[in-house]
Amino acid sequence: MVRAPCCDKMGLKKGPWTREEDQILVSYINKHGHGNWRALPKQAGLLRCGKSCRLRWINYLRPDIKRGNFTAEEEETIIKLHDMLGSRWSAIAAKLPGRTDNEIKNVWHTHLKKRLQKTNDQAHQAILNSGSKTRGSINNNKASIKRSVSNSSTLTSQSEATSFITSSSTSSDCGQSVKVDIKREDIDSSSLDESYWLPQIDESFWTEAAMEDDNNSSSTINNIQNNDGIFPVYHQYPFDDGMDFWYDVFRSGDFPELTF
DNA sequence: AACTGAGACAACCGCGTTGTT
DNA sequence: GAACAACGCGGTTGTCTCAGT
Repeated sequence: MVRAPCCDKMGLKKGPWTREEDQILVSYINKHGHGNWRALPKQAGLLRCGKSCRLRWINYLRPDIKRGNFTAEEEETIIKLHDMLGSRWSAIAAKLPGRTDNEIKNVWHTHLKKRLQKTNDQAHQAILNSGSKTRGSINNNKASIKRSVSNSSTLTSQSEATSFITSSSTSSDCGQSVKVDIKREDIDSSSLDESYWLPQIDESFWTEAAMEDDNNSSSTINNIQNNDGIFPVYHQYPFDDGMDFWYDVFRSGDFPELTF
């Protein structure tokens, strides 16, 4: 593997960009485009490495960047997509026009993750407070249990969570559906078998869900039904850019780690 | 007013992937 | 197929701001 030489070894500037540098970069790209990031700074007269120029342009200077706070809808989308894809920020960003992967990543780490964690803790506490949880009382919640696709080993942020309970109540400012993860071992696991905890999903679910979404590019909610209730599952198809891969995977159903 | 800690966000770093020679 | 160059991504760090003391 060959790596580009580090900026500071070449006497290039690091740190925050000045207004003058921004102007130089913007005017150069507007005039010439950015065909070759590595050559760009030299040609534009910037003492920056190409990597830095690219990052500055993509994350800050691009004309189609949407500035300002994230809307509730955007946050909800991020949460859903993170649930599905894990930390594939660029893929998530592809579904949010005007937002960058860096920005989404920051929002996740500073806002959304904490908010979800708080909700998780509250839900967990509620269960603990309810005393020795009977099988029956858990059963009442089963209608809102979903098994997240993020059980995939690549989605490390949820790697320890083996099951999820959704709480449609609360996330403070936007009232979105919030995923609450509760470790399976926290709840009398000895007598629970897989069929008790997990919704039974017909093999045809994945293909049907994907086909259904072919007719609807916006966010949809599909319901999985089993003997005990209906389980909402979110989908965002079709994907563009890198999302196409996941779309194909889900569509084909050829994803052993997601098999129920 | 000065200090401090937390939060927010911009930027950097290292590595994997892809394209070219 | 190997070597190299460039790009793109995700994790991490640095810096700034602001509220609390």
